[in-house]
Amino acid sequence: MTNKTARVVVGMSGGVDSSVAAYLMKEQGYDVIGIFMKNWHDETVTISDECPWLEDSYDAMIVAKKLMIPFQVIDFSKEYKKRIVDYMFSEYKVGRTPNPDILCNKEIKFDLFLKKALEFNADYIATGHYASVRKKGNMFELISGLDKKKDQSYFLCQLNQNQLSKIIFPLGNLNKSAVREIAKKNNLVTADKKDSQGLCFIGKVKLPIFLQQKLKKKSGKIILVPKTLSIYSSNKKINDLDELSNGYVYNENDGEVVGTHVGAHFYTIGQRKGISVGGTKDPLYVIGLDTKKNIIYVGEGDNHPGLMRKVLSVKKSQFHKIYDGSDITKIHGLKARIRYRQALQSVQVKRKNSKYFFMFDEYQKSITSGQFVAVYKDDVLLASGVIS
RNA sequence: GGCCCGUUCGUCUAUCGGCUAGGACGCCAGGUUUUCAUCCUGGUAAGAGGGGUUCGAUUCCCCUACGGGCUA
Repeated sequence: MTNKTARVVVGMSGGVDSSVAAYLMKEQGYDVIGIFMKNWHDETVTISDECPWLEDSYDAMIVAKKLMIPFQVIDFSKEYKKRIVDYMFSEYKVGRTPNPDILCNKEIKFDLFLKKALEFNADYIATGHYASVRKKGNMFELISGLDKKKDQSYFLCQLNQNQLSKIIFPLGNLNKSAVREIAKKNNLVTADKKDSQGLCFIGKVKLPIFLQQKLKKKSGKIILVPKTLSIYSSNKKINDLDELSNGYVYNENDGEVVGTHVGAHFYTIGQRKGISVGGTKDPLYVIGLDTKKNIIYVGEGDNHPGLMRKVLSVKKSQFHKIYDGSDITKIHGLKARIRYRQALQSVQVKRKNSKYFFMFDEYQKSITSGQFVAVYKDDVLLASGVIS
């Protein structure tokens, strides 16, 4: 397809997806280099006894060898700590729930890694993400993966034009099963490897335990808020976008103390596990956090009004357009998701003062500040932002 | 002081003498998931203590201990 052989650096994680991505690049005639990114190896913070990255890097190397492509391990852990881990702790500390993997794509995989690739005289970089880049005029669109069960465009929602112009996603039009088959057919050692999950660098350690390395435990009240609380039924705010998007603010008198927790900053909105209060008819879910007073507010049942909202806001400074197309507030038929793999939800976007407001048709469960909202028009991811 | 009611898994509770004691919530473990969560499946665990009656008692009777109520 190209006159002279273009060079592609493939980010190989040691999983099936990136192995097949490398294979496909090679098949398509690119000059391929494989690189394994080492993002974390600080044993003082990872309690894990094993080093999963080592095994993964071996697998990546074996695949590279099989494909007869040059391979290298590059250590980004110093920058990773600075740009991702520190951000995580600071967000949790103030009661927000960060999404480190979106940041990792923006800051590490498609920034540092991309720059590194360019040093190798690469024309492109490729990864095993289930998404596509489509050129439209002189713009690049980010398209969701064909395999809707695996679509990872959400994690790429903070990428920009510059980055997209250099990216190839070889798996964008493949189903997971096809990817596994390609791996098997070509005897890649990773063919039957279990999909990775959980935050990449923590390994098997549970997040609360990881957070306890830096955030202290301190016990506080758990307050159960009844469904009948008056602020849920007051309708004077129905036209005030600011109020609607802020959610409910609770105080200690809004319910009764039903237990104690070990630190409000370890919890997130919508969380059920770890509250340790039993005896209720329905499960309790976290509906509010107050890290200043160290209180968590919970509600009974997954239809509790404190869990449901139709409006959220994103600060203008935290709103990211993937490309400067038409005004997003004028586009009809937009959809959005507020978590990975959530079914797309119909939404309207409005801009007012210095905020973007997302008004959903349906109630959204557990809107959580610090998480990202991603807006789509059909298959195209148009923009994203941090939920306030 | 007299009379009445209650005491079951960690919690809230079900069970008109046949019980391998049921459910919900919690907790634990798996599964789904490149965030945090959610979700799904499974597991854990109990009739206050003692004595009767009975082929058999959580269920019936008595006593003790601890709660709640009416009344000197």
